[in-house]
This record gives sequence, structure tokens and C-alpha cells, in this order.
Amino acid sequence: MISKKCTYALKAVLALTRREGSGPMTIQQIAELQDIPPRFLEAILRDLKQNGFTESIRGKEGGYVLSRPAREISLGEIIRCVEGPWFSPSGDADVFTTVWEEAENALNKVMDETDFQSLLRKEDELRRAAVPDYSI
Amino acid sequence: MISKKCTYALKAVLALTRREGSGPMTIQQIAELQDIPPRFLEAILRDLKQNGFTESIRGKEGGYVLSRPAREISLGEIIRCVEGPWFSPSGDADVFTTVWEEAENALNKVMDETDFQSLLRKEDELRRAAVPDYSI
DNA sequence: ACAAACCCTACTAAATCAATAGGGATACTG
DNA sequence: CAGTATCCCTATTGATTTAGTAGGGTTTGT
Repeated sequence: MISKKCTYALKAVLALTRREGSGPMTIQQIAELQDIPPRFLEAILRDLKQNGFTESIRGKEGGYVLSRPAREISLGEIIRCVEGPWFSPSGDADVFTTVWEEAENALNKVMDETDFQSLLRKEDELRRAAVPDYSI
Repeated sequence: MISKKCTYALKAVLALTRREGSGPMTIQQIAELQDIPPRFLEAILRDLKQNGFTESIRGKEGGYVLSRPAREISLGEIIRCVEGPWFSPSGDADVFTTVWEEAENALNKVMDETDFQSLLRKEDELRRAAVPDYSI
């Protein structure tokens, strides 16, 4: 299962993706936009920063930005950063070990095929579908 | 991650696989063989029974047996029975939904490719590798 | 100097997981 | 038909993890 912390992280990165190139976004802004407890989000963003996904600007007019283009950040990278491996190596090898490894690989493959730029596009499509534009 | 409960279930089914065709195996026997807390194992085996994977014989000389040939029971079936879906449908559809679905499918595919008979074979191979037989 | 922002450590509350307890029902066996 | 070995059921407890909060500290632009 995907934890709340992890979905918060994904939503935060998606929010930063939307703002890409338009200056930093504060914790408060992200928290309100995505409905995330601000103090919790703070910890998450620091974590992402320490792992090289975001950068922070302190002081007034500060906030967070992505440290790489959203096109080059995959869903899998963020999830692994927040959650660690799905099937952690369980002590010593037994009959299940190779299956867990195969599962881990299959999962990473799926998660690494999607980057945040395409997620942003998808979000826009979903919005257009939900709030149709009736103009000519 | 795979829970302890789930690995206990898998080990129990593997033990029953080894005993296939040679009468029932008691909770105590399985618990000792696989190092599982017996009262906990009891609950797990009842769960597997209610989902049609095992059958129980009560009274003296009783115990548990597989209700289907081990060849036809996949790792995935047992895991789903004990753990439920990996990526549960999170309320309403968002940009991540389709990725979670793809991940779920990829995972099930891997887990369903392995049945317990082949796991038993693999276990035997591992044992031979660990305790080599030097006879001619 | 001040205020707006990020930074750090520690703590608490709630949920889940792991395991245990105490009996009850069933069936073979002598 | 008494006794014992077995599975069956519900509730409770203790440990661990997750989710979130608190209280302060540091940096920076104006």
C-alpha cells in the first residue's frame, strides 16, 4: 500500500511541477492547494530536498522549487525516496527471495515509466473532462 | 512490504505442500517445523480454510490438508487472500489511479507465475546446495 | 529591526500488526 | 462412554508504525 506521507509527497511534487519556471512555492501554498497538514508537509519537503529532488530558498520570497526538470523525475524515484524498497531483503535467502526480487523489478519498471510532466498533462486532461468548456 | 502474517501463511502452505497426499498435518507440527507462534498460525489457517485453500479434519488424528493440488495454488492467491490488494482504490480517480492499476497488474502477474509445487522443488534444491551430498 | 520564510528535534495520538488468553465444539479410541 | 487430541471462536493485550503536532531556531529581503 501507498502511505499518506507518500501521496502527500507525490502531490507536492506535482504542484511544484505545475509551477515549474515561475519561482518558488511556499509550504503554505502547497499545503492549501493540495490539502496537506503544513507541518507534516514541511518534513516531507525537507526529506525530498536531502535526496536531491527539491531545493529551498530561505527568507522572504522563499519557498521550494524542483532541482531537476519535471520531465526527468519519475514517480518511482519519489516513491522509493519516501517509502524505501517494497520488498526489503529479509535476512537470508529462502525460496521466496527471487520472487520478491522479480516483483520489486516489475514494480519499479511500472513506476519509472511515468514522469511528472506527463502526470501534469494528465491532470489537465482530467480537469477539462470534469469541467467541460462549452465555448465555440 | 510483506507482513509476518503473510510469510507465515506462505510457509504453512509450503509445509502442507511437502506433506501432500500423506494425511493431515497438525497446527503444532507446522508451527514447530516453520517456527511460527502456534496460536497465531491457528488463526491464519482458519483464514485460509474460509477462503478455500485448506481443509481441516477435527478430532484425534486430525489436522490440515490442502484442498487443491499444490501445482494449482499460486503464490499470488495466498498473498491476496491474506493481505488483500496492494494498491487499494483510493476514493475517487486522480492522476495516479491508472498507474496504481498497472502496478497491481504487474505484481499479480509475477506472483501468479509461481505455484507451490515449484516452490517445493526450489526448496529441495536449496537444501541440497546448503548440505552437499558427497557420496558417489 | 522586522517579518516571512525555511530548519531541526522531540513529542503525542491513533492505527495497525503480532501475539496471547480462555474457553468451546468435535471426533477418534480404548 | 470417558478421555484426550484436535480444530474453532471471540476478545484482549502489547509492540510497532504511521500521522500529525509543538516549540523553538536560523536565514534573508526590505
